[in-house]
Amino acid sequence: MKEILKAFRALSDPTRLRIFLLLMERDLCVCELMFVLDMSQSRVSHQLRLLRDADLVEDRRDGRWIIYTIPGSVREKLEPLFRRLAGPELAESEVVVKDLKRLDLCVRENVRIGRGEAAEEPTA
Amino acid sequence: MKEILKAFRALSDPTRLRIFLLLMERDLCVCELMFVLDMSQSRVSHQLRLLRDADLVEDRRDGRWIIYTIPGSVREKLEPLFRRLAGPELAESEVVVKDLKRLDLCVRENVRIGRGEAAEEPTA
DNA sequence: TTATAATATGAACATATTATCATATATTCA
DNA sequence: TGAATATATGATAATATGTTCATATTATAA
Repeated sequence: MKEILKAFRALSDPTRLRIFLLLMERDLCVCELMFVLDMSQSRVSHQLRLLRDADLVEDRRDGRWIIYTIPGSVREKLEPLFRRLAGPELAESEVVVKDLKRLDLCVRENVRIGRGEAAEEPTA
Repeated sequence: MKEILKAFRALSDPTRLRIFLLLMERDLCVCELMFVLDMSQSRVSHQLRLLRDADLVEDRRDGRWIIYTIPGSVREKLEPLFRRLAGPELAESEVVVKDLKRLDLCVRENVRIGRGEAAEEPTA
């Protein structure tokens, strides 16, 4: 039961749920999450740690970045939940929609290569 | 998103998860939950309120008892989660197993009719 | 090897949550 | 009606949580 409680608790915070949903889309480093969520490094990092403590995400180093992933086992377990049960409601959520748009922007502008805030003012 | 956060948060507390799982088995009044969980009236009642605020349970009066139920819509949404995803882990959980056994006892001894603590010492 | 970028972490604070106690409400039964 | 039962609720204290700030760690690039 403890594992399930941990998972529920971890996903019961808006910041963490947003991070988790973003990671369901794509592996991301901290600075990409900072960009998408528009939050401080400390805040994102802290919440990532809590997600990791709940065994919902894993991290690996890639050069100077730390990439966060949702491991396969977790993804398999929770994907149906988010697709079928929570899917419709999440798809209607303004925050989620905004986040996904910003994630697109993040990918297009390659935030990870530039400086963390470089993409704040669209270049083109 | 708020609804989902509410649901996760509501189920992220051990007491509330236990109550919720018991209500998945059977509609129960507060005194039955007190008996099964061995918790104070105030505590059970308080957590039931939080579950109700999260729209996970409903209550109706039946004579002098207030019966708590998981409404059909919620049951349909969450049953697959608890059966398929969380099921195996929950079935292994000592607390859950104990609770279910005690629920059986509660039903057999008809706690709702007797006094709340009557069944503390097995009659037979 | 020094500067810089990316990330982690510890301390401090404000806020939220949980459990408990005492008390209030509502229903039944005598 | 009054006593007893079942439940709800408000106040309070203890604990947990989320955020921020400052600082530490690790890796890259000059």
